[in-house]
Amino acid sequence: MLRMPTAPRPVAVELNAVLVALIDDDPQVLTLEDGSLLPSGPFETDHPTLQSGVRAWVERQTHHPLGYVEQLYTFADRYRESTMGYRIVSISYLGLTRERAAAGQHEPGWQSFYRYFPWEDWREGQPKVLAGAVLPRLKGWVEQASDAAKRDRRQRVDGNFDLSAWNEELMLQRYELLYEAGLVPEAGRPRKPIADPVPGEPMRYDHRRILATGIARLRAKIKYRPVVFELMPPDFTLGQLQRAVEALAGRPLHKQNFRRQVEQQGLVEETGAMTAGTGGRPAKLYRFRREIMLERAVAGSKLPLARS
Amino acid sequence: MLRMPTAPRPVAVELNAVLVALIDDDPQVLTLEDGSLLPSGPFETDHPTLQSGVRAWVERQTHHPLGYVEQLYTFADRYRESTMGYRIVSISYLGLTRERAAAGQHEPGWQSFYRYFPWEDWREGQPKVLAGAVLPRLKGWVEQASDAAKRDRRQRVDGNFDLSAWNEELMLQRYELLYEAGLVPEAGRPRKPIADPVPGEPMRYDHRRILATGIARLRAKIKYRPVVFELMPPDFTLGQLQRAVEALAGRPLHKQNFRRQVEQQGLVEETGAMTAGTGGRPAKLYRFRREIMLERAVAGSKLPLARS
DNA sequence: CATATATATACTCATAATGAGTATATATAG
DNA sequence: CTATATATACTCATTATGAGTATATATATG
Repeated sequence: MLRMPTAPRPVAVELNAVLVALIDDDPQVLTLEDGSLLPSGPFETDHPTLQSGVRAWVERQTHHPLGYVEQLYTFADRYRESTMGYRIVSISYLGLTRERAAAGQHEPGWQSFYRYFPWEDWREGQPKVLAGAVLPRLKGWVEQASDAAKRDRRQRVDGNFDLSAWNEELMLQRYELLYEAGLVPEAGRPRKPIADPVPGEPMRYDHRRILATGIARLRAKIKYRPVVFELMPPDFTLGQLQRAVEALAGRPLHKQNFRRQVEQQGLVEETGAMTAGTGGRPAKLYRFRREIMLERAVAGSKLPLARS
Repeated sequence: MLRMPTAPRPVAVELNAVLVALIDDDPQVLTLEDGSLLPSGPFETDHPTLQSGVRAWVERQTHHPLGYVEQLYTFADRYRESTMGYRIVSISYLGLTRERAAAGQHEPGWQSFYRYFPWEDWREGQPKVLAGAVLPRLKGWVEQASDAAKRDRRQRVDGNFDLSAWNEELMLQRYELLYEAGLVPEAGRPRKPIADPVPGEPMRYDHRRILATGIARLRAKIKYRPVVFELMPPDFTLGQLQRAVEALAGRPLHKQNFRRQVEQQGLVEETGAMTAGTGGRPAKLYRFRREIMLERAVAGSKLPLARS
């Protein structure tokens, strides 16, 4: 079959952003429409580069400078068709911005990660939704397969939802497994609607999947690049820094070992000042040594694990 | 200024592939036009997903199955304008395929990585181009800056081109530094032509940059995911496996420690057979335990470093 | 003020992971 | 038979990591 060269079919380029900030030790993401959408917009073709387009667009929406931007993924699947018949290519970005709200205030539009993925927050121990809802439903999905497939399914569930050795980096794979098992709804995908989903807020289109991609990337990245600092105020204590990492990773860390690693990697330096009035021994204030990113290929905060 | 909703400006979606194979322990990439272009083609909008589009298109070009595909990056910069006035969005992919050529034969179109990045091949020790051409030129670039910028430049050069602790994963950053220093040509970018570039074949457009992105990604990935095996024949010796990893990483590894890690990670199992007629003690043959990718979140081959 | 409680900081210790090396086995080439 | 090449098995020192004890210094409360 001969394919004639034709003018390209119309395509609209759309941007999606997973914009993260820490608000009172809670990891939050900017949303629209009562939490059901990620910020999205057209790529305005008068921008010289994609990055600059994303930056300008996000800063216009949030009125806050964007510390760090990273491309996540590009989707161009068939179910992404606009009503006008255009093919939609959507390019998603991860952006980090500094803490912004005064303590206790709720900023409209900012939602906690864990509203969408409640089984991913192990900071206070194993989340109840796991044993209560997620695992039983997965077990059901395993059992309903034929013998050949059953072993495969069981291995995947056991490997990704291992309660005795929880791996926070597998977040995206866990979400995709839940999707495959028909336990999370995802509009727009070629799938039948789901009667009784597992707990956790859904989003429209595939925005929850994009969100999972962003958080998973961030969870991986904090271990080998010093990106947490983009979410911190200029001066911070090691305790604050630890709570920030814990919020992103969704699990508690061993305090003494965390300090040891941060210090011996030379990521921070003392400002000389101390905190006051926090109820407890005052802590030294530190700042990120930004020069280090030039000096050498720098590691992030390796996570010293904690048992309970 | 009010922005009226308008029909999207025409955009063409183009695919680029960094297609890698190992040929006689040499890491090679598929090219066109005598090595000056990566394979590129339009995204045919009748494909349901981008992945399937890439797979079909690459397999049609190479007549070989594609073991592994991963999205690299999406560019949509202004200098990417077709002559027809279309904006071009180009989505690049990394693909791994199995060894294909009989020993000694040169497959047309396949070119060694290190033709494009000669300073990146440390398998036989420090490449001569480094001390001979690259470093002196970089030193010149440092010196020609004013005092304030000089310190910054020096730190970046020292951090990325540290001869006493070479880090193969910094490949992309090194290329970008060379670009910034005006030492590698890159057509299509808003830059003046370069009189006397550093050794290493150039490519047209930004294809050499895309290639660097692909190899850098691969170099990072082999350390935490078992992707090398996508480049190996079904049965192989540990020596072959080691040479494969060395080819990608561009540096020699410590043999005994390499075996230790591969074995104790349970990545491979003996087939029972041995090699023969290789001039030396016969080696056991192994195969990749593909099941392991289901069983648990699996690591790649960490690289046990070697001194010389 | 005494004491409980909260947070911060300094060390210790056992184990595992890693880089480096020695020793030995078994083939081919002359 | 000997040189050479490759494969395989162990050993050893050092570092990195997980886990814990001990101590310091603030606020809150009776």
